[in-house]
Amino acid sequence: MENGEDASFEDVLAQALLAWYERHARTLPWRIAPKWRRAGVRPDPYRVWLSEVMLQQTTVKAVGDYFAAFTARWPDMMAFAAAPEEQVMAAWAGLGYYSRARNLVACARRVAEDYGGMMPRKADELAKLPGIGPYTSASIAAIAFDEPVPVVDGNVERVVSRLFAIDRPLPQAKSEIRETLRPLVPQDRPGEFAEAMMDLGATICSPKRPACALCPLNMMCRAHSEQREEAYPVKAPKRAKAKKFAGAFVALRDDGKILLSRRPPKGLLGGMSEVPTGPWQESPVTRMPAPPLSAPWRKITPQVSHIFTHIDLKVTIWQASLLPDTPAPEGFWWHDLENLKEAGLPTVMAKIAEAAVPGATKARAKG
DNA sequence: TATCCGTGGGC
DNA sequence: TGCCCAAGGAT
Repeated sequence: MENGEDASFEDVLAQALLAWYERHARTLPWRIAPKWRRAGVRPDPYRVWLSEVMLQQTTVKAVGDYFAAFTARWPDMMAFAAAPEEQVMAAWAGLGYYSRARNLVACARRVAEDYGGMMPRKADELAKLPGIGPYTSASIAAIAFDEPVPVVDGNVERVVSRLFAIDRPLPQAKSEIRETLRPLVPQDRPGEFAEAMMDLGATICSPKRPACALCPLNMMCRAHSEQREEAYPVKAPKRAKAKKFAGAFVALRDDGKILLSRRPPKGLLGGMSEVPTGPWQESPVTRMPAPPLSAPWRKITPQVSHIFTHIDLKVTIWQASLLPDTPAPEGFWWHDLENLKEAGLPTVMAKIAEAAVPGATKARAKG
């Protein structure tokens, strides 16, 4: 541009987007505002990493309180690396995709040991760390360290597939989208460009009824010119959910405690605490499964229904009262009902406890 | 490459 | 009500 040549399509697009971003950037707790970024201020890589992992398949609104709680409790990478895994899992309870929490701990400890607590600066190095894949490695490298790499999340997939009317369905189109985006990334402001693309997708280029009239790229958008915005991105059809059934055991000791256990480290709700359950099966539960301890079990109503990403689960609940001196079987423990929130139960388990003991999962005043 | 892995909100 | 969707990663 400076030498008088016509600006390239890539430059025009990036400049239009960045100009829009300077006016319309979302204000987020882990982000540095455009005016400060341009003054050379960079976000804290620890906060960028934590936020990016929390935001995987999770809305900004859902992340809000968790990010505040995590950063208050563990203000930097070294503090987080020293946190017991169980405490992190419990603090994560309710956010979902619990392997993220386990990988977060593993990643922090790796950074502490192998990098002296300093996050590596390059995307290809970041991608070797637990819980950091193609998206997160690129986003940390671009946003925290201004490496000019294409950052492709769900927002960017939508924006790019519309801009260029990419007909190949996702997820096969991922690499095509990344390579289409690569030459658009401005070498001097890759971090803001990544944030701007995501903000555009989140606020203007929405899945339904995009606000094309407000879009800084509308004159360059092929989907818009064809009035086929909502046809993109094309997605492969998804499979039906499996139906599953399980029995659960709410053992209540007369001194106000409930019996809990811990799920296996991997798989569904891996590593999380739980209300003891029988096997998860494909046919409705007709008979009581083997209980964790001998007691006068009584089936209670109603059932609990819970929908996971790929499983539609129905839980039948048995309940029993036990004497205060009843010991917990091996691998189980008694947890104070008054402090059930601190047990870190995933949502389906909180629902089960709530069905048996209404109010149990709310913070309750003593007495 | 396809499948597994949560949750809550929008329409 | 049912389906879609949200800053994906691991295997």
